[in-house]
Amino acid sequence: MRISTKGRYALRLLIDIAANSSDKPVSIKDVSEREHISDKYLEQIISILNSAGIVRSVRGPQGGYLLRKKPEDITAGMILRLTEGTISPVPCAEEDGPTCDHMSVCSTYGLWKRLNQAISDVLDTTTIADLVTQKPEAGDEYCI
Amino acid sequence: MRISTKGRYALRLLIDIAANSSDKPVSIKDVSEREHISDKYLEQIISILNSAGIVRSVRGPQGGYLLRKKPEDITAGMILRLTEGTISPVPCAEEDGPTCDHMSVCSTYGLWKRLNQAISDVLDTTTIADLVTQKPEAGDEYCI
DNA sequence: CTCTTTTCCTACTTTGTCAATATGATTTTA
DNA sequence: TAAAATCATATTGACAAAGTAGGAAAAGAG
Repeated sequence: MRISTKGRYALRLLIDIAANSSDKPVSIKDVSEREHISDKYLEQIISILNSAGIVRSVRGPQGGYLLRKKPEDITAGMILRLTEGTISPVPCAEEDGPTCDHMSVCSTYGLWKRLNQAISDVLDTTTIADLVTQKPEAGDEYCI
Repeated sequence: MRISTKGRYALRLLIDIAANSSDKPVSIKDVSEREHISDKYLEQIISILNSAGIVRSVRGPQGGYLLRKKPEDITAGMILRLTEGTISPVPCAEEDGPTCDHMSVCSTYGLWKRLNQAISDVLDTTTIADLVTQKPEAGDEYCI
């Protein structure tokens, strides 16, 4: 039940941009160096966010990316759904998810729905603005 | 962020045993036919549950498996941790999880901890007994 | 005592996804 | 016009998921 590096990097990427954009665009190269993430991989990730309208790009020297929305309007759920494809733990718990071939009684459907809801509740109420300002407590300083 | 078939099958397996064990053991063959799951795959799954002390086995004709615990004492979280390895969305959110190589500031650690907690809350408060008695509403009859 | 039914054990296969890496084209500013 | 950046696509290597396969061992039925 892991969130992939792609999704985690996407969050760190946006947090980094939010934290480091004065008004000039933030380049992938800079993010890559600050966050220790492959720049080529970040390029792939940000292209998803670009075409989804989360960021906008500026080409050429001194170019980079700027947030197209306010940090408080970008939720972790939005970003993870874009990069992970879905955050639902099972297909049938998704909105418009598939139905089963044996449509009889399903004992686990309710569990998956509740699990999906609990996950969405956390991710949809956390924004990039929340994450930018959060610093871990001393002794809790981990990072992935 | 999917729960694999292994984990989902493990739950259905236990629910099926709980629902169909009068006092005689329930055979994998019967579960396989009722649940439409490969019997060979179910064998692998139940061997995990057997060595973990969730079920006990009876060999030979009329053999099969019996729950070793009461259905209300077996949580979904227990079963999924056994079969999935972990239910944490990221390594650093686990109990005794790894620390990061750059132990500086991590903006996302708090999010992962809260997500992990929300997931655990749902899975650790749902038991096999709960699932056995649950029937979906009409119109909600899906199954994976 | 032997046949059948079951669990038990281990290895293999196939398919797909993850996590990048690689290569180069395009745009824009200095 | 050279450099710095984004943009686009293809390829790779490692790993796990989801079974399949084949048989060994135990135990009850006849």
